[in-house]
Amino acid sequence: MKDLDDLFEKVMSANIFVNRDILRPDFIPDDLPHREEQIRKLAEIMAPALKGSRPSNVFIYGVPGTGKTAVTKYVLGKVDAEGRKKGQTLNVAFINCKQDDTNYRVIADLCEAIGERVPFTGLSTSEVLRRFISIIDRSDRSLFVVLDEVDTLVKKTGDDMLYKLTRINDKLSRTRISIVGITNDLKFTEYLDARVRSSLGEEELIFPPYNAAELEDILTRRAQGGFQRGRLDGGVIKLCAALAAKEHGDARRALDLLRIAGELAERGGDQKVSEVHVRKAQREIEKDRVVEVVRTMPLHSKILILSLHILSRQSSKGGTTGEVYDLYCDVAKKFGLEPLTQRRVSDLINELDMLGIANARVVSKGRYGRTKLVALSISDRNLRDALQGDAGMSSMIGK
DNA sequence: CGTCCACAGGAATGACGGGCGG
DNA sequence: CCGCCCGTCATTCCTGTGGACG
Repeated sequence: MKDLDDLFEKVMSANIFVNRDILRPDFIPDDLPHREEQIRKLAEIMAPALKGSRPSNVFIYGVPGTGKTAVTKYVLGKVDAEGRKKGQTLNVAFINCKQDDTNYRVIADLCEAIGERVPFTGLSTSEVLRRFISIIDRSDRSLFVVLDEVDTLVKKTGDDMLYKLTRINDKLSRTRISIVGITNDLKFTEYLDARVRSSLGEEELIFPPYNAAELEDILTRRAQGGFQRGRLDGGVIKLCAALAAKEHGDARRALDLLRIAGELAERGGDQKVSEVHVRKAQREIEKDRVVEVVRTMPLHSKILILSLHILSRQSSKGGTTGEVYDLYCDVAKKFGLEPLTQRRVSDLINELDMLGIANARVVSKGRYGRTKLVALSISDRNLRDALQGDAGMSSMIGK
């Protein structure tokens, strides 16, 4: 018990945070530095809702962590507050298409947003859409549909859903719907049908990545409210900003680094957050991401990862689809499983690539065919942690 | 400059589990 | 409870293709 007492004592005395929520990426501060321009433009676009007319649909572009979601929520919050003063209700359906990446779940979410419960499966998509339309038009209101990361939805299921959404207004007599599409993919509109493109892209907003100096500024402001005074070593914020700037100016990453570095310092009972903590935080973030993603994967994907790992032992630059698939079949049989077809495995490889677990790039070897070079892009240690608990898997790593 | 390898990746179709209305 | 319809995962079958080789 003495040990525990010491630990608690240490943690209590090393009181590094004032309010760590301020340092979370989903916290919306009162001011969003370096996004004034975007805030103003978005507010201009949305303002007509207050006068009872339909705001234009908007497309918002920008790489991850450039404040797209934060600015949207911020402006919607302001518009809503303004509307309340005048006794208007503003409905907002905020849908993260990465989590809800089927047409069905998107509409199901829309229903939830207006207070209608729907079963998570069983009904047809069109039936749910019909219900949505009939309910939404019962009252007089404005509805903002925010589709965060729409690109994932469209790439998976096509732009059918978007087309229907843009046409809903025609069927409604009282409610007005405007759509805010947020995307990380700058070439997103290429995937869209011309009709959808023109009606959704009535307005466009581009969020450039933050540079290191801007990130530093953002971190400094958040740190003021988040950390106790004088708990940050000189170079800490600079380092977080620099590391995140390398990752395409991702403010979310920068904040995570800073917050987790602080947590590590606190847990270690240190009085100050140092650059060592930041480095450690970076490793931890990577590990958490990998472990979380891999652990929840279906069995065959795990076997595929295992095969890729074994292959990387033999040659460091990965293998072609053919080699990977052969090995995968062997491993699957060792586990007493019928292997999936190559077609399916090809999709699984693409999935791993998208998640950043593996690297896959198509190469042409002339008349010796066209193939994909696949290699794992995660460390052995992280892989071991991720496969912990899967019988017989973790033991196969490293030999 | 056409051929031809070794796949990529689209389309159609089945197996499965889950909700709904009667 | 049953038959029906749905979304999801997986299979089968298929056409398309970059570029070194001959």
